[in-house]
Amino acid sequence: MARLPVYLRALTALAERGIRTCSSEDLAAAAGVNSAKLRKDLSYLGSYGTRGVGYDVDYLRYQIAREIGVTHDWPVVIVGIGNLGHALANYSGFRSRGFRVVALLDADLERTGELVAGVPVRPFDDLEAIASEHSVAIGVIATPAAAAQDVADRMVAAGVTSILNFAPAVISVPEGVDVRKVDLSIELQILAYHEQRKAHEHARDEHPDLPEMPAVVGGDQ
Amino acid sequence: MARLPVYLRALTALAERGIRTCSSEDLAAAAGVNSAKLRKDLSYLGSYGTRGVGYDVDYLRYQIAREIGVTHDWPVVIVGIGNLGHALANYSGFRSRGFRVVALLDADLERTGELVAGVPVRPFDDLEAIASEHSVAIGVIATPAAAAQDVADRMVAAGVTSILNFAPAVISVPEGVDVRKVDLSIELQILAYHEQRKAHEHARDEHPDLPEMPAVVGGDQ
DNA sequence: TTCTGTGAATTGTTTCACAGCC
DNA sequence: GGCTGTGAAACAATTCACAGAA
Repeated sequence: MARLPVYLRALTALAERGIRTCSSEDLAAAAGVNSAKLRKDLSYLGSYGTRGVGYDVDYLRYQIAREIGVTHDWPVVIVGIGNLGHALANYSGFRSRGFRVVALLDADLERTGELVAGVPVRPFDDLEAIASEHSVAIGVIATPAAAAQDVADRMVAAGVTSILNFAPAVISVPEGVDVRKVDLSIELQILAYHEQRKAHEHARDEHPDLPEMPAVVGGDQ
Repeated sequence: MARLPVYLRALTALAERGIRTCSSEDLAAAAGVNSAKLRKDLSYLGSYGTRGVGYDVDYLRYQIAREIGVTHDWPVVIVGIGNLGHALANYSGFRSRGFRVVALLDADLERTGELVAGVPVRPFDDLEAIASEHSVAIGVIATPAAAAQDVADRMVAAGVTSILNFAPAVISVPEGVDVRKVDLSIELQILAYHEQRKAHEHARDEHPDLPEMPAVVGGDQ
């Protein structure tokens, strides 16, 4: 259920505005989904709402946090302290949302000791020691693509079982290890695709005498 | 089709390794999907493969780039030059994958003139001028959450019709404008969720006498 | 024989619409 | 009367499995 974190954030935002109770309609609007979907999603967690009234914001918040597993903090290591690693280390959302950066690692020994967001950069070779000391289960890869598979292998060997990969490379990991990939240029290319279709639409609006796009198989969608 | 950019990148990787032809199996492996799905996806673009042989890497690469709309570069503006904005401005993948950063904007006038990745930071108020000068259709929001909606409104007013939003906020835009959202802590929370389930599994493995999780409605998945 | 392209079957997700509880 | 929780219906995505081209 990839939408639970979205609901959790929306609930936190409502709570910060002092709202104690909300309807599925309210919460759905805040989370950017429709209310039927939201109710269906929440119903899988149990019956935490009250018919005719709605949901208690704090109660639901706790239940979702419990379901996701962020009622306590997860220790996280970040490998690769380039521009992106810097941004991640400084990202304040981690602390408040269930994560604690226990180490920043970089293969470049020149960087060792440098403080980023109050955390010292350490050599990549310290990975095993740090992972076992803090029982790190989650690792973030912010290295260049070429290093990603190697970093992933070392993480897995060190006991990491969930990896967030920002490197533009597909990494392969053993059964039982989860990987999520965030790829900036892929996100942009998806926008470009929609943008292009809008441009075509527009061209047809302005020149209605032009022929339709040829009806290639699956030309639509 | 959100997977086309993934295929494009996999094809580029194959091309760089000197591979001229590949089977759906090869490409699927490089892209991290299964081959039936890949063939189905590609069949929507047309018949670009050869039965018994496979796909010509360069030819398919061009066809996918054309479908996505990245045969020419898209001008892009980035708003919010904090840590993340820095990382984005320095991200070399943009240039090579169909995008050109034409401006970096920040509301903090202290930053005006600062060079980031060779591009000068300019005041946010220059948005309209820059957007119309370069016909910018795609904007990136890397500001704090509180500023995101305002930035989005100004972008839309300036003619931007696709927005990549890194701010942890749901922004609302008029019909016809596309928004994609990347939220770092949501990605991590999804991993935490899986991590938690693995921990439960594991606990049961070690204490097989413990009862199964109660069969709550939808307890699984 | 190899490997694509694709109907058919399956599986999953979203929406509808309303019974039931407050 | 208002709003949740949920079957049932509609829709979408994925996988299977194989006919047919090279």
